[in-house]
Amino acid sequence: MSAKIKIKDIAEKTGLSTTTVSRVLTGKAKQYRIGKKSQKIIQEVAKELNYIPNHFAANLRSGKSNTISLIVPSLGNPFFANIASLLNREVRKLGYTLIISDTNEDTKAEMLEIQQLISRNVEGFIIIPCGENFEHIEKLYSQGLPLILLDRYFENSNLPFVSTDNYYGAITATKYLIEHGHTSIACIQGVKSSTPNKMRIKGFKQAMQEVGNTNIHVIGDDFSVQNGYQETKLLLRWKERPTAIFALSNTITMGCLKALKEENIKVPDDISVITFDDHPYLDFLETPITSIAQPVEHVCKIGLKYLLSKLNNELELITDHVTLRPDLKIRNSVKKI
Amino acid sequence: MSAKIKIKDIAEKTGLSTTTVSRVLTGKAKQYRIGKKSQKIIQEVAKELNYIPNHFAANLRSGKSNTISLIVPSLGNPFFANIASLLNREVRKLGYTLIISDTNEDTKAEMLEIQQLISRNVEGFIIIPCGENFEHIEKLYSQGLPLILLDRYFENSNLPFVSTDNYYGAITATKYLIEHGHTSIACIQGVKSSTPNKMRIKGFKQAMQEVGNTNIHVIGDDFSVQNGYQETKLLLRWKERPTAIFALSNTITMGCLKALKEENIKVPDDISVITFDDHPYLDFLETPITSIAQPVEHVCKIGLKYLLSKLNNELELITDHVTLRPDLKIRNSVKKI
DNA sequence: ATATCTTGAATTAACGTTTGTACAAATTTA
DNA sequence: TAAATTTGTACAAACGTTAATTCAAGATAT
Repeated sequence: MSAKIKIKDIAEKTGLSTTTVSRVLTGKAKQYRIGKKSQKIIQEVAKELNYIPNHFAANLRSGKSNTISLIVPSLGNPFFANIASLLNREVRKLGYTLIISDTNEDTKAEMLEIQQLISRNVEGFIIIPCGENFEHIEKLYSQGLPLILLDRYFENSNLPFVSTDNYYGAITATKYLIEHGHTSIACIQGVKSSTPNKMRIKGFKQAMQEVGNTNIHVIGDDFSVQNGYQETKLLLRWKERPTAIFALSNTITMGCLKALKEENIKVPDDISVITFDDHPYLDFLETPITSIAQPVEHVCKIGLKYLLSKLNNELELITDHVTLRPDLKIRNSVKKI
Repeated sequence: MSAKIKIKDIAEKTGLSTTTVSRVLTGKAKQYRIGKKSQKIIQEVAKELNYIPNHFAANLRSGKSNTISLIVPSLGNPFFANIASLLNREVRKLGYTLIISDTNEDTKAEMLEIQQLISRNVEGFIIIPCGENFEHIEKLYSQGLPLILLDRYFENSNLPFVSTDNYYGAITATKYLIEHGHTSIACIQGVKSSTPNKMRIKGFKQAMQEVGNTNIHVIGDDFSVQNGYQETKLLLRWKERPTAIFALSNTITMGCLKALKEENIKVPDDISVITFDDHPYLDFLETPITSIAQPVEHVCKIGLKYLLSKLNNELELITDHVTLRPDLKIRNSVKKI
């Protein structure tokens, strides 16, 4: 491995100083009135020697890391993987590097991750938090680090977020079921303490109450395939079987469908299903599942925009709590009864 | 934002030198015979002041970044997202940080990414390459940087890789179709130049030849949903419609199923389908699709193990070309005729 | 011809950490 | 008791870059 080329090498070869080389290479030539000829020769020699800047040295000196962090609960979940992919594309466009961290839905890991990232001088944090603890995030925020929560957020915290209007989404889904004649609906929820879950439950109950339906069943406690599976298995054994299931995430739905399949219950003939989160594969399922499609792309882009304006001190917002309305994507999993 | 705590602050507070503090904090206390008392007080003060090491300074001095890079073609593809999630978990366990990059199947982006990562002093590269060019990767390798290709690799290159035995997988799939009486099989391929694709095609042809079937149809040219969709739309209009489709990736299958649905062709009654790549949702499709399940987890773990042994100069292998056999996961998409 | 301004660049000192080396003090050995 | 060894720690330099400051030479104005 040949020794790495540094700015000094270029300086020596061109007969110019390291300062001049640095300024040209970081695009500050005009600002510091470097001559055209010097600029050209520096660029040429840099290319010729295949110069690659040492990020660490540059950052140490300048304090700028040009790095934004994305922390997600699980890349294995297509919903988050999609967000990661999207954000990565956008962030690169802006000349930043995105460091993606996967916490595996573990708050401990999230905290460690954040430490790691601070020591990497990350300039901004995009966080999809896991769990219910947010002290460590608030601490981060209070230290003045630009930060935005996506998708998940905390009600009793002032941390800025961009998220789906989960309340509206749940009302929409529930009303859709009600309009189709369903009165006995089982709602399989995710993590009880998470705000999106709470808002969804709130919307579900609100919609039920509006029509005077007090037959409210909220079950489950995790945004996982297993939870969806287990709860579905159980609810099929209720004395009075619900006519519809409202699953609060794509993962829950997957477990739910697995259970229904095992029990040979047909959707929508034997039971209707509606779900939060959209995904292309929902179109190709045995029965395509009607869903509340979150405006993921907008959530990402708005979140990023917010973060960048904070980064550049550009923006003073009245509020930094943004919710976007999801769409009802009608497929074929709800029967009229 | 309170000023960041540095080693110097701890040194001053404890009355010890920065050297001593550094040595304790990097776990080299024994090696340099730092006294128990000093160790203890340094640890305490570090915690008290909430010291977070400056990664950039440390790396600049030591040359160690403790970072491994993963470059994937697209996190939007669940196959790769899954790999990212898996590797992330494993890498953390080993005390390294994983930087995940998404190239969007663009070689240009891949090259830029690599530059970026070099300037971040990444210690090892795990690459799932996109496209057919590999000069930039070979250059990297020849510079002595530990590197391993996963899943995709290049036949006419000596770059180390861990991948599925695609040839075997394709033979298995094809034989399975043949055993079920199929003689007219359309194989929808991905990127022609990619080695996995080539090996799969080779296996497909080999299996057909073994039974003297010369009715070989290989169509398509991309590992994309669109390609699967378009080619399926077309093949349904052939004079003599094939009785089975062998799709060479999960994305191709998704497009294929979309086309079949639109045309109201039933699987497996009207046409049989088998696919490369497994995914949980395959179980829940209208017809669960029989697949060649790649041993993704093993590929990842072996790849990582290889990389680390290279990193630590531990291992001299005779060959660094590893292929693992995939499994046939029988579901319900192939009809006996 | 002198003063003033503009242009183009170099000097020098940081950034926060790690590392090679040096060196007292305490302890053991002869 | 003097020499040798061990123990515990400090000093100073270095990593590659950038930023503040300074300065020489040429151009322009008076």
